[in-house]
Amino acid sequence: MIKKEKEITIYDIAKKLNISASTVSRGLNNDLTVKKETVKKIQIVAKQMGYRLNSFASNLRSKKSNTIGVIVPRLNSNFMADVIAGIEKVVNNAGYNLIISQSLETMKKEIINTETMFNNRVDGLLVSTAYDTDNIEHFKELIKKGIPVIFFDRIFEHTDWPTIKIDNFKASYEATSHLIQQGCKNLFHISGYQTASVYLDRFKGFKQAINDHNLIFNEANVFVNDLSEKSGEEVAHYILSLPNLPDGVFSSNDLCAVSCMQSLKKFNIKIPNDIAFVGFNNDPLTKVIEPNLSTIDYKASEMGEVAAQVLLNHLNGTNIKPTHSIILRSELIIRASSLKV
Amino acid sequence: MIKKEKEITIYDIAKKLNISASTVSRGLNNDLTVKKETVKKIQIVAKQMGYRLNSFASNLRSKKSNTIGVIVPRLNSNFMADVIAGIEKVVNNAGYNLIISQSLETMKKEIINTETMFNNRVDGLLVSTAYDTDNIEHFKELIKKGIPVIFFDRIFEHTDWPTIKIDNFKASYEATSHLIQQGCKNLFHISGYQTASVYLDRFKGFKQAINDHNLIFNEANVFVNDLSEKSGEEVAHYILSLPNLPDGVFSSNDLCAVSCMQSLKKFNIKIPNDIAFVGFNNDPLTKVIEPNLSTIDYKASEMGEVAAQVLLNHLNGTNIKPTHSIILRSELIIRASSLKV
DNA sequence: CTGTTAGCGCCTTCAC
DNA sequence: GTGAAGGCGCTAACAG
Repeated sequence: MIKKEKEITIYDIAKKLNISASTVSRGLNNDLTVKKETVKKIQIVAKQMGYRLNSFASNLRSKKSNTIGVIVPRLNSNFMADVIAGIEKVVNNAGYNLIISQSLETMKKEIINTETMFNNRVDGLLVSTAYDTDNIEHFKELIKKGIPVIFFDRIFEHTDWPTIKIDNFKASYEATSHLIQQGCKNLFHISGYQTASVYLDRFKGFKQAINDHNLIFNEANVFVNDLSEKSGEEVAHYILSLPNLPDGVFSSNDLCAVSCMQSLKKFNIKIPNDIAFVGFNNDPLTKVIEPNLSTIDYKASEMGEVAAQVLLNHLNGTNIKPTHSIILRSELIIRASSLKV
Repeated sequence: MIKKEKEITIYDIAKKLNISASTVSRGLNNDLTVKKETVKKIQIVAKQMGYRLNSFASNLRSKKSNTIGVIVPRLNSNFMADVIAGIEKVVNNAGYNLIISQSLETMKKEIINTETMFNNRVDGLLVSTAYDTDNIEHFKELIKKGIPVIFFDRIFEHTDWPTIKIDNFKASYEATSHLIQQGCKNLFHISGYQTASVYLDRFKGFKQAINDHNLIFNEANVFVNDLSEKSGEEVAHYILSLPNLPDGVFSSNDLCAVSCMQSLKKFNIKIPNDIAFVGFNNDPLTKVIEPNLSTIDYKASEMGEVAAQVLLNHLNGTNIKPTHSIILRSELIIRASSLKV
């Protein structure tokens, strides 16, 4: 089916120049022990013969793949696409390749993907875990072999490698406090599955803010779901079914918040005066929904870049392994949806 | 820096079982010529010894990389993220890996990425071209070697391999005709750079519909830009500066349309009655903007899946090479933004 | 059904 | 400064 043309090897170049293959190999790698003149000759002939490195042979010898693996829950979210874009930028610049896969929010697929990455001998792994990932046994093999596994955003704290995250507790605490300052007294929280520490931390921040402001925390005012658009509608119906309508909602992501707002608006709930809203992620949707949605902003692209850079630093050995997490900046952006009039 | 543990090879397994390495190799690949019992034994021992395939050695021998390359303009758009998700699904199922990179809309980076893919010996390439890609010389090397290069969405017609696309002319023609049926007489078009055939075709469809309905096409009523959010604002200002305010806008993507609508609303333009809008892509934004934006829907994920499947079929030789394009279905979705009251 | 042999293309000693 | 030799781990003939 596939036609092959003969590939040029270092032997072909060697023959043409009447030198040995070893010298060609050295020349192509800019080895200093080779005469400059020879290096030049080699590289010119290589180019003109259409030589290209066979990375399989090279990797086989050197036992390095020059490849970074990435595993994320889903590729098709605004946030993740930005993260990947950031990773790609850094990694590509450093001459590495990227293998990307998605767990589709299941630990099962995450495990399979990890094995594939492992078998493909990735030099390092960047991971944001699935909803139901409740342990990291599947990464142990890599870690045992000294392959860096760096978690970002949806992290799992472990002592082997640093993690890249934001302070979810603090961000959530601030968002909730802001709602309280606006006069909200009966707060509601839309949470993601709390096996993921990001959502657990956001929940904790929410609860703590309520306690610190001498309000009453009510179990019934927390709705845990997958934070999808569809779930936003369900939350809306649940909210409307409550005996006491909440006056403020803090959602763990924007998508679900926006969908919920839209549903509530259909039932003639006024936002922000009946119910104020704050979301999370600063999704482009937040600036289109009316009223515009207050949210927590943090730079997805920056997170990707930092995670990739940390990984590369380790691979190059230019970094002493820090045991601590790297915490990126996040910021509450206040828009109309949370400003009571 | 990185600690290495000894890797188990097929020789280790062979020694343990007192058989030859070739048999082990065959057994691990489920070769039918090996006794079932032996296969089982091999696989059990392999697992228990912690064996993993060295894909470099395997690839070196078999001259196959088991890797598919993907080059897209940007990763961080809703559309592209969905496409990639579709590709990943199909390709992963077939046991291939994915190398993904983005051209950031420049042909220059696209060329570099292509070379990287080439050097990494991808088995095939899936490409959506950058804005300014005006030839495909950089893919010729791959094509010469028989490596399939399959374009999707932002395609470049060539006879070597099929392309995956939608009928942009027709979709655009329908969208424009719909606006005309709503009573629009002075139509405006927001176009992407027309080096990309998708945008050229959409422009042509727009123009043709106008002519066919005996309206007058006006050069000044076409605004070519990068279809970004920011450009949407510029378009709005341009529109407001026109001597005759258009009464209908067809935009080549949703993002730009939405941004433009938001700007116009600030200047008290009523949508759809002053100006009706139709976008392109069925971005989630369309259902959040008020009024909801009419748009052309086509399944990004499906496009990714189809492109990947076509590629895989070729790699497996299960397909005779079609010389024609594969045209996926698209559909006009009518929402409030284009329904004059 | 299984073993032997050879070599994929590169890089790294070790020699000179 | 350069060459010769060997081996990374696997698989594809070929032979039995």
